Amino acid sequence: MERYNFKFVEDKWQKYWEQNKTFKATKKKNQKKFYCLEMFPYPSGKIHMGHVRNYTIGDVLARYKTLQGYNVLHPMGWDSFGMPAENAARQNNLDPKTWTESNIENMKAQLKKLGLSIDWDREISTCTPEYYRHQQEFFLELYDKGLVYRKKQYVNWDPVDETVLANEQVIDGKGWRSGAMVERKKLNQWFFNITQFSTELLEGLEELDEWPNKVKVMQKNWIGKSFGCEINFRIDSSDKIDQIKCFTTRPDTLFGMSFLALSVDHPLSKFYQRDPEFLKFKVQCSRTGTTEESIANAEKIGFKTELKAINPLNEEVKVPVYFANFVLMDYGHGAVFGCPGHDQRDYDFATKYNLAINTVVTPDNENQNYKVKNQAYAGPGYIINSSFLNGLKCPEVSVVKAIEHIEKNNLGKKKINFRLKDWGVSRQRYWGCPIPIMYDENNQPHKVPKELLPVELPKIDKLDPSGNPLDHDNDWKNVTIAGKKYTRETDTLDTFVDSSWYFLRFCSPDKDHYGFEIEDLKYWMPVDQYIGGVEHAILHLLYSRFFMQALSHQSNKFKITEPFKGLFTQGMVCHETYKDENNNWLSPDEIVSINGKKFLKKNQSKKVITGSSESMSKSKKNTIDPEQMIKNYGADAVRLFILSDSPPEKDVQWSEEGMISSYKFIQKLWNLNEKFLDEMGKNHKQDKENKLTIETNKFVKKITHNLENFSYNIIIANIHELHTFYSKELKNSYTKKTLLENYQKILILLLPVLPHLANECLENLKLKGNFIWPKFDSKLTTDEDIAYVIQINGKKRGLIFSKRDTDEKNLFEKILKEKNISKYINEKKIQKKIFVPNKLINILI
RNA sequence: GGGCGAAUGGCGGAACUGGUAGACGCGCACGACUCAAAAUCGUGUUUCGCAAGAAGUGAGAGUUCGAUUCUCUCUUCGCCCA
Repeated sequence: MERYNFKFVEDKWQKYWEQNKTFKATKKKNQKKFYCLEMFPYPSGKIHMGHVRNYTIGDVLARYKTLQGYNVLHPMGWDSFGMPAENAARQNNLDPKTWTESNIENMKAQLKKLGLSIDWDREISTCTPEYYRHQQEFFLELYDKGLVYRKKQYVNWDPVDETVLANEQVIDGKGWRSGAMVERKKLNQWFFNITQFSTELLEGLEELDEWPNKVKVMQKNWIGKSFGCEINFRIDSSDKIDQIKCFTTRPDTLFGMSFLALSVDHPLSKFYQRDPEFLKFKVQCSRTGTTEESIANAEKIGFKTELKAINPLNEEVKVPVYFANFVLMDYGHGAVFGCPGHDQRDYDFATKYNLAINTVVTPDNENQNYKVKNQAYAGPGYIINSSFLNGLKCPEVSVVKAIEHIEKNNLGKKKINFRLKDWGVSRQRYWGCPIPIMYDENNQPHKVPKELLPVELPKIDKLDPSGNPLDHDNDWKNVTIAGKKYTRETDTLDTFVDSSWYFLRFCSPDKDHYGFEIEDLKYWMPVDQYIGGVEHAILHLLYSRFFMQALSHQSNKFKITEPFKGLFTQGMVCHETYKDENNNWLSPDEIVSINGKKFLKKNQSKKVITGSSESMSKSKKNTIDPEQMIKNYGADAVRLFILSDSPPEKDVQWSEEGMISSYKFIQKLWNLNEKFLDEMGKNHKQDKENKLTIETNKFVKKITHNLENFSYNIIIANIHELHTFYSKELKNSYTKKTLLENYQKILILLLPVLPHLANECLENLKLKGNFIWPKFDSKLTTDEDIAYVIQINGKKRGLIFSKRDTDEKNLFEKILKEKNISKYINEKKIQKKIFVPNKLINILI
């Protein structure tokens, strides 16, 4: 047998695809389209196994849909702004642009070696002025629509990276990248008004029936719609303020109130700005982060005012008013009432300041004397000690009743609140899209005129060790327009903005008058299948959905509100971890395996400790370089293996053994190809049977079904079965016609997963070009001979082979003839027979 | 603490609407080829048992002629939110 030369074959087909522009997508009005998109990569320098998995899954789908006759759009680009470029540039003393561009070149070459069916003519890169100028146009458009605004706000400030962090970038109160303790700092920031679409973003989820439920639940929780009410608390004889407005989801616990807490930024704080104690307290508060988590964990502290708030349901009760660190201005109205009995934060606060802890909910209606002890009780139950609310089921009934009462007596009103906050998009960074705003002498913002777009990033030879280079570049910063002097905005946009509309750009990558051509979008959008990691389940997907809302807002042309029709989230690629005796991580290629035990390669007397399998990461050194794998085993083998071991939505374990076995299997398929060619050369006169055609039909059915369900791991199993079957079956001489007909179908089934090998084999059959996915004949996929399962009392006792549609009577007669089965029946009386046609018979005795 | 999901051989994992549990792969064992090894090919591989057979899908219950699949309780693990 000839060895399969994967290097030659893969190189040949990759060149062929490139030269023939096989995957170039053009609008075809009369053909149904399919937009297949994988999350575009950050150009870090090299592709990793996660990319291999992501893009292989997408490629299988794109190729399958093409074979099915769809006009497929399958583009690729680069999410090329962001911090790593800046960090690398600082370390290596070069500019981020050079670093990024060389990374892109390198990664593109690597992706091409995977044999992906990508239309590279549509390649885009977010860090190019050709891309971000349109983003600047969108920014100004949103500004005109009132969806962009500037406000001073506390932000999570990372003192090491000198940048603002999003809440999710703060982990345990520390910066996700630098690990430094995050501080609260007030800065002027640009915001996208994402909360304006809270309802749309929430309700839109219901339409997305091709999204994983998990992701929809996460987004739903993130948006966090809650019902409650605003309550106006009168303040007892004060000249500062006569009432304070609070938002609460638990008005039914109002009788348990023992204090009122305000954010330090509450308007009332202006009366205390000269109080040194208050200022000291404010500084203390700034040490608490802004995430819900850090607030929950931080020690609750307060500043007591002389004010007394009156309980609107019981005017006898007057409670102290505090400023407290666990109340934030951007939730509700920056004021909450404290009910320590039934809220843990309030409980902690009350304990510290010796405030009353009243019980107004009992978990058990029988226990009317229930008292909260040691911790707050936030669970369900029945209301007690609360006048007209007593006995009501809590919270379902009691909240509704409480709101009703409050509205009726003009004490407040029903309100819906969202957890979702506006999207802060300012970043104090160089390597991002400049915000097209400039300030006049009075620090008033002005739009940069459209004809002066793009606002390009200045060339910077050397980055300062810290801070924002744009802020230091006076030549760039100061502009004069029509004789008037302005200073540019020096913040750049969050890179999540770049990725919130790139899928639109892919539809019209060359249009320079605007970010897209509406006619192109009408044809290609929405993305039919979006594929990527579940780590983007919330932010990237929510921001993209918001961006569509924003673009369609007040527009009579742009109508897309949901960008991704189908979503698939793939699992991670894992690998065993290794450590030496000094607890240092070891990489897989430092290790040698002898008799199942692992040793250090360079010193084989030293044992290696094998740890659990974890997602590949540089820090644990358990990464495998895809380029090396492709070089050693070929792209088809790598594609085969990355799909084979686990369902795509779950984590997969990389193993060298598995990889080698896939590599060997490619050779086996090549051997099968030779066998087919041999058999065809023999020119047999007549088919002895039609088993070949029957089985081919079954494989077409199975593989089609598994492709439709993303069961790609099972497809690999099917291909193995297919190989086993045909290698044996070819011994029964078939005519050239039958062989050719069937083999061609089989090879087309292999095309999505193994494009190089399958194309090469097809070419050997003198076939090239436009293949069509085979259809199966359902007459041939139903078996004529059926193995009937025979059960006695529900237990399997044997099989009986009989023709399809054998009736119960005939089958039972057969059973009695089979000693192995009839011995169980003997002379016992048969109580009942259950007969499932073409499946089984269950005899109860 | 809340929400969502998962649990099947030594391992990764199959099993369409309840109907032959363990497809396929890895690993392992044996055999063939070889002076030998690698490679390749073949056979076997849930557990207990020589066998007939019995048990068996995290644990316990329930529905059913029949449950990996449906319902309830519990345990453990994972993810998200706190």
